[in-house]
Amino acid sequence: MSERDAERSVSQTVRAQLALRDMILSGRLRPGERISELQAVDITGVSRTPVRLALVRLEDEGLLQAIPSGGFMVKAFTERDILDSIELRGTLEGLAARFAAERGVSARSLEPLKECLADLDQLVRQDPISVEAFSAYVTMNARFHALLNELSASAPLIREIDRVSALPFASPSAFVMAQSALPEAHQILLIGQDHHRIVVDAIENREGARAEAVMREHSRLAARNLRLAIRNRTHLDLLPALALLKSPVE
Amino acid sequence: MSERDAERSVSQTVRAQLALRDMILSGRLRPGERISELQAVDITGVSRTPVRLALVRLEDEGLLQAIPSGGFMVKAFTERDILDSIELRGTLEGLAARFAAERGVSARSLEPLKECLADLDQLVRQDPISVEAFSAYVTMNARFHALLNELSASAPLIREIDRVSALPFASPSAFVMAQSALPEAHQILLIGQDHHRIVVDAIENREGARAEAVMREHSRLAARNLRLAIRNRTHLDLLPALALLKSPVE
DNA sequence: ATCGCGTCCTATGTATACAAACTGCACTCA
DNA sequence: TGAGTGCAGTTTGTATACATAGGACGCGAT
Repeated sequence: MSERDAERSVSQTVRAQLALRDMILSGRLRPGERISELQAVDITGVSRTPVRLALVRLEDEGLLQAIPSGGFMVKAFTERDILDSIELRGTLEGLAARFAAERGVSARSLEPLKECLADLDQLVRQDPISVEAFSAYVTMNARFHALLNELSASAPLIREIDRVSALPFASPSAFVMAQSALPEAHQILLIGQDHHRIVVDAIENREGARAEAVMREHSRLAARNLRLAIRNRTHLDLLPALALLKSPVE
Repeated sequence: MSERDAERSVSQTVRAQLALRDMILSGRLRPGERISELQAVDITGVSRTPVRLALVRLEDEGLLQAIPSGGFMVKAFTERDILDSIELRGTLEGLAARFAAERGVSARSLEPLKECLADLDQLVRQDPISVEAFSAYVTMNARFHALLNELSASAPLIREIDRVSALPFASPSAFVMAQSALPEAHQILLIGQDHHRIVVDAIENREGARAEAVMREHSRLAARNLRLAIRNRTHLDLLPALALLKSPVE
């Protein structure tokens, strides 16, 4: 089995980290729940040394919180925390867009971004839009954002964006899939695509402030999506982020 | 010796982390230099397990970089990286100020900030300003920024700000002390103090956009300070940040 | 009955032993 | 002579044993 081989090729530390993250995001470990090293050893089947490293890494990912007296607990987020994280990401991506615009990017380096934009256009144009297109959109959208951030050519900034986006609810498309069946969903995708077009145009024309503003606005779509997702409770299983909420939505 | 007692009360992990950080910031470990676990063991005198944890934490702090083949190297920063980090911090603190303004802070919670502002005023008013006052300013300034950030009441944002500020060159007063002897220094402090006053006023009057704008502008002082510091090479020993520069200033 | 103290137990901190992988070097074969 | 292979040394990855600290429970005394 190639899957199992692949699993074996990674270090125990990484394997433990993946297993624990999965447990947290799937809700099997509840927010606020304490998790001891020994528990983690039982869960993952690896020994304390790599488990401990995995726990530390998950702590700085933001999924765990160190308990002063020792050990870790699954971090619990309020709805406000999630909204703030979205705003935070928007602000950072806005800065990235401004850097890209102000520093000037060559026509050549803008090419992949434009191609990605065209691909997204293609997907969004469908009416009604298929679930497969939604799925493809999520992937392509992530690519668009990654390309955009790289255009900032700022290692410290990209590092922070990656960090913030690691939290499941702050990543750009976190809520898109969960509501692919909702009537409002396609509309939101269309608006998002408008933003994408505008930011590329602003960068091309070196309008830093405009590029920044539109990326900030863009992130508010995610907030809108979150509210939609909470209101329509049918697809919560697609929203690992909500497993982290302090008072779980039911 | 109380110092030694204090040292003993902290964990080996923390002690190793402190020792290694000091080595890096003081330039005894050069940017780009590889550092193996065993070297770190020799340096710190603690065993591999806590040393390894300390290395991981320093990587997360941004001072070290993991080498794909294993081990770590001291991260090297370009001048651009430093300027970007400053801008990044300014953007985050700007967001914090906006949150504080928009969400409304009670008169009571604004009190400590205002006291701090008054203390800073007192220090800055001196002319000529003493070196001791410079030193006190650095401490008080850090307190002012911390209070300000807390007023955002946003845990995710505060977390990110702390992270970014951990890099020695991104923290607010990183360059102030280094140039306390320069004629321009007092002037810069005065401008910074103007910013402080404006941001408090903006928050009090719930002007989010204004609060944000002035904090962004405020961070540009740090960039100005950095350029000054590089130009006047006399005080580089006070600038641990510059130890991390890819091509060291001489 | 409640408060306080002591003991035991469990969890974490630390050290070290062992295994496996990678690097560099030397030797051999084409 | 050059390239490839194998061996040795070093380094990281992993497991586990030991030390210690903190918490829980129970017992006794007031």
